[in-house]
Amino acid sequence: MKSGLMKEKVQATDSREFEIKLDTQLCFAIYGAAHAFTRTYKPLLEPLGLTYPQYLVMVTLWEEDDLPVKAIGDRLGLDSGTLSPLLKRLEQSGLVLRKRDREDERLVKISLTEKGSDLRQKAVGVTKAIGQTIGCGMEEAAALRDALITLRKRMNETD
Amino acid sequence: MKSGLMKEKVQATDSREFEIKLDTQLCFAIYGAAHAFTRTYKPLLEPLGLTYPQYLVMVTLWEEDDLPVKAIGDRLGLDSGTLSPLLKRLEQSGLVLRKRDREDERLVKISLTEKGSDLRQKAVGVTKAIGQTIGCGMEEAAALRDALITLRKRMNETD
DNA sequence: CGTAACTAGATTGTGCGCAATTGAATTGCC
DNA sequence: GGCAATTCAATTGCGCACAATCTAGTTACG
Repeated sequence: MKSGLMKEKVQATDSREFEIKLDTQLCFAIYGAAHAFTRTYKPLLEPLGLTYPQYLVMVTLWEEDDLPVKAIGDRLGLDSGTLSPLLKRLEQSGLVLRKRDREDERLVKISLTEKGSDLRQKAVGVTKAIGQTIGCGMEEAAALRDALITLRKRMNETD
Repeated sequence: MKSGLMKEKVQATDSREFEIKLDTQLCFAIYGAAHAFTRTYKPLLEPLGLTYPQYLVMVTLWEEDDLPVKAIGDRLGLDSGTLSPLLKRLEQSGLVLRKRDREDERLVKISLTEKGSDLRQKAVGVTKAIGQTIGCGMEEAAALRDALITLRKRMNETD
């Protein structure tokens, strides 16, 4: 089963040589796919004035508005060092508001402006275009999504 | 088949609502998995003095030495704006040499130093550790790799 | 109370990632 | 040979991504 796929010049390594190559290939594949996604989204998001990570933040806020920075970070796996400047740029663009919470002054609540909410309609078109681009069946996409989520969980557990 | 999974508050959108959510989830998943990979590799690569992208470049050179910048960029999907400073850091670390090709003075050939070649042995341990971390069967990993490669190709064709 | 431990967010510094520009070298075409 | 188009690399500018550090606000405990 794993025979017939060995490289020509395997020298002095054990039978795990193939597995090692596979791991590397998997990490190449994920790395490449992530950037390909970013590149594919980029021209589509440009008309909206959003970068890809900014788009992810907006999607999060469209799902649930008025979230503290921390909550956004937890959902996207980003820390304040990334989000603070990003959110300031979104505020600059007039898409969100940043307000300290009266209840707990440590929190900065991020809420959508009307402009930010309205952008959602335009974004639907973008996502449809992506659907065309990845152009695979739902089952395939769902399976891939689940595999990636599982992989990520496994890696996060291990730290 | 796609019924029973619709969100509660679907308003005035067509039946593609679910697919749109799926696309977004897939892009979240890839985005997250890529960063999880980077985070997982980071502590393992630290003893080698490499970042994750630097590691990818080294893997490429271990596969084939003495490559021009362009060739490395093609394999990893990176351009000279990313690679030029990265390669200079690798040179600074004493892992690679950067030499103009005599044949074609436009090319800068990147070659491994002895230190760079030797590092491969230490890296084998790292990759084994990753194998433990992702900890899934070969078939599973291979299927995931292939799905990602297919996805990436589809996206690259569409630009 | 009052101080120690904790939490949220901002800031700083390093390193990608990519578009756009520049400059040098090579190739192609007459 | 001579000039234009092309190719390769480097540089610049902007935006993430994250570790480490800092400040301010909150909670816990004696």
